[in-house]
Amino acid sequence: MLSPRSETILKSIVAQYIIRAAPVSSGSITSGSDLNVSSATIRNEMVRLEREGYITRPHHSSGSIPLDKGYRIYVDTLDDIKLPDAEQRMINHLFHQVEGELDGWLNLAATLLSQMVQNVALVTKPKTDACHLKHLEVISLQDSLALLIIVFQGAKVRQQLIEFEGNITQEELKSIAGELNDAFSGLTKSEISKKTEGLSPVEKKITECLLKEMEAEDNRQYVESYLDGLHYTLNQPELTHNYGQALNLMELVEQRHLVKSIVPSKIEGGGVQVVIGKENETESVHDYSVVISEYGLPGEATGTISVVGPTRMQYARTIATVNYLSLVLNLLVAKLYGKEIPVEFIPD
Amino acid sequence: MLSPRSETILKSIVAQYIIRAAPVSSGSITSGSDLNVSSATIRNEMVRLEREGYITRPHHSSGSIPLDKGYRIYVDTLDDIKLPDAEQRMINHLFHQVEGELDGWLNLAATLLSQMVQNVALVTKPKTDACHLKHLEVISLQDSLALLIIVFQGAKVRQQLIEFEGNITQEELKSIAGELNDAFSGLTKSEISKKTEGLSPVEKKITECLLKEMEAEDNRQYVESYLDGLHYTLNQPELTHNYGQALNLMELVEQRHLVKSIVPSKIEGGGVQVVIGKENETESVHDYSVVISEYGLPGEATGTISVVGPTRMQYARTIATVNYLSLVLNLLVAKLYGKEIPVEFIPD
DNA sequence: AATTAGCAGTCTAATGCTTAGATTGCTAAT
DNA sequence: ATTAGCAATCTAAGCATTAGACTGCTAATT
Repeated sequence: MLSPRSETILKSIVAQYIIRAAPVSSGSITSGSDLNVSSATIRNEMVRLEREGYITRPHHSSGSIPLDKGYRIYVDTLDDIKLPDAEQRMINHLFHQVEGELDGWLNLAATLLSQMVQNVALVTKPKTDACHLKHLEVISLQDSLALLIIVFQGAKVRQQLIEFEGNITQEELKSIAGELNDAFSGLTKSEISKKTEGLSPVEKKITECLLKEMEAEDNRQYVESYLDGLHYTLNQPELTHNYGQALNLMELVEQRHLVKSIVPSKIEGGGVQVVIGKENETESVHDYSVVISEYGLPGEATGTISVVGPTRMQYARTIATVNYLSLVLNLLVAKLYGKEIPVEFIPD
Repeated sequence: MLSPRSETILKSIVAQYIIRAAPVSSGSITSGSDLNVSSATIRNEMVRLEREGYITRPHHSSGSIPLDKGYRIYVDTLDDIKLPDAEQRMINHLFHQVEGELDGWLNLAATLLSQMVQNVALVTKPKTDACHLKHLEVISLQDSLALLIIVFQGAKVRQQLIEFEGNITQEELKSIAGELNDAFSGLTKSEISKKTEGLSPVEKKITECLLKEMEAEDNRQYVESYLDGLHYTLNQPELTHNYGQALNLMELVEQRHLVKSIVPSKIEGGGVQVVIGKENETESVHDYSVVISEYGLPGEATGTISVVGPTRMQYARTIATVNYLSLVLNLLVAKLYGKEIPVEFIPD
């Protein structure tokens, strides 16, 4: 356990290091905090903080930099700050401008978040456990080639080409689609697959294609995501020398592994979580911290919105921004699913 | 004009520099080419090559590195190489595995290209001058909220939320959509906007939304594109010291300006083009070369497939790969538009 | 017992010097 | 026109030196 004074010193070290990106000396703590003690006293405390793994030193006689354990204390004792009203208004305004379309909203959320916190932002599309069919449509392209359009609950749209054995007219396709809609609308993949008896060959072909897409949709673990701000990884002072870090991150992104790597296996609903450095499950992000929140309709359709940045990041501001944007997305998702939102999910 | 021997020397310099990423000395040219001359002769020639702007030297007594003008000669006199059969087969195989969906194909093309040439790959979606409506559908989500789905010629699908004044049933929407389809199918934006007289308020609302989307689609200059391999920019030896270059590129990407920056304003149909360094119209890519080809149905729907890499890139291999993949995409696009393909666009 | 002043000790980062190695430029010979 | 040979040039690495920034420690102070 840390004494109150130790904690104040530690927090001061972290706060200063976050700003200056350089080792913090005992002297700059005396002047930079409201403790009325000399630098020598600070030094004595620093020895203990170092021994207990909260901070470290690049070399013998240099200032200290925080370790993950130090950041953890800092983050846990951070006062919740609210996003400034002006920024809230700006965000609301921008979301109003993007007309109704989930893709557009999530894209905007990622871009905005990334710009506001000057780090990589990642937003995953809301996902249901098992998707429900809302509507399907088959549109003839050529003689035997048609486009299958599938709409899932939550206004998600998929498309797929189908090649039939022989020629089929748009009329035939229309009536078939009508029947399939009547039969399958509102059902999940497993429910539909129980009702495939007695279908004509063409219906069968379409249904197969539909089931395949639904299967793909159900298995699509977070792969659909919106990313922005990758270039900020190259602008951080710590990377000037050691940019294997940035490379790691970049490769994760391109192999589409980023989401898997940063979303904690157990994400607690209702609130922003911070995962610091080596607390991350994946090794390649051990140099980064993740600020993440779930959004959407709990139990029905949830996505995540998160920021990935160096452990030395502006936690307070980042947490406030992620939090506010997750509340905004709550509203939008609820609209798509036609649900009311619990009051605590509404931005004030 | 260069003498044949000068040209041989220049080409040897470029070839060696591409491989070793280090200044090429006169000695390594004597041993690395089939010229039977001494290094002193090479040196005499190098003086001229330098004076005429084909090569330069990092400092007084060091080997030479090619300038854009030197790369240009090298590329122009390159023998066309064919992509090895094994790789062609691999590509064909992979494209067969991705079921009919344009997004999937273009994504695959970008990923594959980027991996094969170890550089950034960019594929833009085929685009028509003015899009033609193929089909529209309106699906009720809640009382007064509906999803408009628009299908354009070429199997492009768009979606948009519509909020009506009062409640509307799915039945009503269906019949309205039917009428609008009959009226508008096959038409362009400007043709539709001439036929908006006498529509009911709901039809009007839907049509407005449709026109807005078509306008957006027509104006969408290349913005929809598929990108992969960004991390390769960080792996190039020349960037270890000077990575402002990589940063430039990364920022272009994130501001969605990359396409605009690398696609030459005048792209010649039928063949791979190479744009070297400062030949690029945009300053931020003056350190890069672009290998680009158009694909699709000329005059109807064309996209581009390209590679962006350091001027020091493996041109021969890159050209062959871009070429082959553009031929593959020709086939796929033709299928979507229901057209026959001119023979010269078919991969052998 | 906790704090502090003061100073020696430690480490970095910058600077300058030296040297080995690579490569050219030049000259004179072929 | 080509080439051998060598001096001149430049880099990169290693080493020493120095200024500056902090700490660690000790002894004095509260």
